[in-house]
Amino acid sequence: MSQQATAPRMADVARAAGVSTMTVSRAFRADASVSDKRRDEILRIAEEMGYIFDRSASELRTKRTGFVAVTVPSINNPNFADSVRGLTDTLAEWGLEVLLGYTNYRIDQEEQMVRQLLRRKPEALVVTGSTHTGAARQRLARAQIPIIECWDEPADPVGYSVGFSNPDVGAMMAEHLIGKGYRKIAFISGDTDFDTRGVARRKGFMTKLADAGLDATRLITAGWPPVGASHGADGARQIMRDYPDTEAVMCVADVAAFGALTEFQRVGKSVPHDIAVAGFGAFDVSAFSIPPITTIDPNAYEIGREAGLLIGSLLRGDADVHRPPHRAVAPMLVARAST
Amino acid sequence: MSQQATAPRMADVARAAGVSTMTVSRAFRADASVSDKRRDEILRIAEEMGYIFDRSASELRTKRTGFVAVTVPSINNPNFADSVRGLTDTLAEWGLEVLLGYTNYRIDQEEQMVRQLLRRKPEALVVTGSTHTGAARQRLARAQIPIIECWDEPADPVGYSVGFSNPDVGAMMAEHLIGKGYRKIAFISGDTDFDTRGVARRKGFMTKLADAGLDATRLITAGWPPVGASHGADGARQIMRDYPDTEAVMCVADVAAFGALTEFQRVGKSVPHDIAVAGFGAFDVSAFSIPPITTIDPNAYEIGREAGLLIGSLLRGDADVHRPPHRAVAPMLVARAST
DNA sequence: GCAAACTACGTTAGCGCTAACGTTTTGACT
DNA sequence: AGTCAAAACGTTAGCGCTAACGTAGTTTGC
Repeated sequence: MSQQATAPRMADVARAAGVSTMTVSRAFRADASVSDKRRDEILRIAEEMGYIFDRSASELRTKRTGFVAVTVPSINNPNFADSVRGLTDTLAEWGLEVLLGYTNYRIDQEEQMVRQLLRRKPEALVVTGSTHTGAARQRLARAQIPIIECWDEPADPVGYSVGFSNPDVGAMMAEHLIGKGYRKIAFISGDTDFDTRGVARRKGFMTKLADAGLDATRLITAGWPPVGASHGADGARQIMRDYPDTEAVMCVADVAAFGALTEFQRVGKSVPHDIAVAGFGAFDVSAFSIPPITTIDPNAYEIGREAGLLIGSLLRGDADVHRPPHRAVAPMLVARAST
Repeated sequence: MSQQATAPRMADVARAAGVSTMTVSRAFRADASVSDKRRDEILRIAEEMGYIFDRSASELRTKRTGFVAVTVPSINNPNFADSVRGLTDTLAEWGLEVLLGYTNYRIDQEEQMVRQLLRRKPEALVVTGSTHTGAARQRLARAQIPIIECWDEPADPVGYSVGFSNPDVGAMMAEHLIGKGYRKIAFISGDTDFDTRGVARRKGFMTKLADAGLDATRLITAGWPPVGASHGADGARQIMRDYPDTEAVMCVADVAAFGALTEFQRVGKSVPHDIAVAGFGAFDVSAFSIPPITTIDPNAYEIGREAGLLIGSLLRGDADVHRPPHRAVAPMLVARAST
């Protein structure tokens, strides 16, 4: 009963059960060539002995790790958390596990993370966004596994992709605000280009303003990603100081929109009467604020789920999944009282 | 240049570099017995060939996976996300990677997740909470690796623990509200016992009310975990219907507190004049709402960091780390205008 | 000037599992 | 009873790496 002794291995279980190691191995997998009676017996004995199946050894032999590697900019962002959830839930149906890494919105950290993750021999790799360092791109292209870029519609895809066009999403919101009659419109985002998808949304937004003949210079930047409510509040103060006649503002994310909303209210401005506020991400807070905030729901869980389904099909070898390489997940504009 | 050929292994790199496999192996690790010149040369050639170090093989041989397994109830909860971040950041200093699993607040799912994670031979296992199924407890106790229960102060610890007493936290907030002069006080939480830490906070809160001779029956439950703003709004409606003279309410989490706050405001009640609202978690939203919400900051990142430091010391074999088995991370009450 | 210590490599064996293939047992049907 | 799949099990070899040990060449100390 000494638990300090070396942990039991498959051969020990085999001996205890009076069968060969191979039979134990089969009992632990979905192999039909072991009788139900034997399997139950073996699993019972293994459990009793405290045997833990060793995936390291299994991996080396089978060349299958059961891992799908994923990089996200931040684990604290509820959108990415939802995508990871969608991916994890879906891949579980194929017995695949998610190996998660985060990059802090830095492509140089992504490069390191990709290297680190590839060493674990994942069966597929999901990255967020389509902007990578040269070395990272090369590693992705060389890896002999399915690569999926999500949360974007890559101009120059490495492999497959799942998501939507961020510029289109920016344009969608610009169109909404213009349609509501607003003419002097601003955009609040972070003051770095680290959040490449946020930058793309801003670009699409501003292009649409310019196309409509409106002032497309009201660009407010506030702080480093991950963007938070304080960024939005700071941005709101900048707007009131530098562009006091602004009628509407879109924020790069809902948390910032909430921060901007409360800052406007704090100084006595009425939203949307004095200024309209819109966000992105469909976070919980935007649905319950007063007024509720107009936002865009990116269907984050769906992105993860689509990526998971794609990976499942690819690993199963379905022939018809290769085209098209891009899976569109449509974002939805959720119009609320803040605009 | 055929990339379709089998991926290069260490022996291929060795041949190309004109050295033995062992030297390549050493070059890829922090082994001093390789000259800098050779190491650079080998790494350069390996990079050129597109060689990817195979950790599966390394794991099997060295019996070290470099993994620390972690279970959290939900990845979408910013508190747990912060803890995971603290853990990941800290463990990176020891070259350890986090293998994450989530349990949806269900101890039966935790049991499965623990089994799944242990098969990956992690070097330590961090679980959230101290309530486990019998089978899970047995697996944890048998695993020959450091076990750390966090986000709690276990009555019957499996191994080490890092965190704080949830009942104490509930009591802390009750004391604050009583001190502010409120007498008719309610608590909003989920209507299941899945969130065992939330249940513990509620218990500590109610006990403190009873000890002060106050009505400790105003228990509002609303929906399944993970708790969201809608739960808080629903809870607020229940309070106004069933206990209309309530003067203060604590919510199991800040998002619920925010939902309650906005629901009270929506029907014209002033917070804190008509009713005070408090939460837990120090989420971004509670600092920026109007009024800002009184909450308790659990120092989530710090919990992860402490757990990481503990694991580092344990794996390094420091003798003095074994006692005490519990590391306290003190939560802080953040008094704001909502109370 | 020579042993001792150190540096920088190479050789051998094996971690725990399972693909591939071989062997025995079972049972269905003539 | 005899035939022959199919089911149920066993044997062999090896996945790619590295601990342990061995060895040649170089430096150090006195």
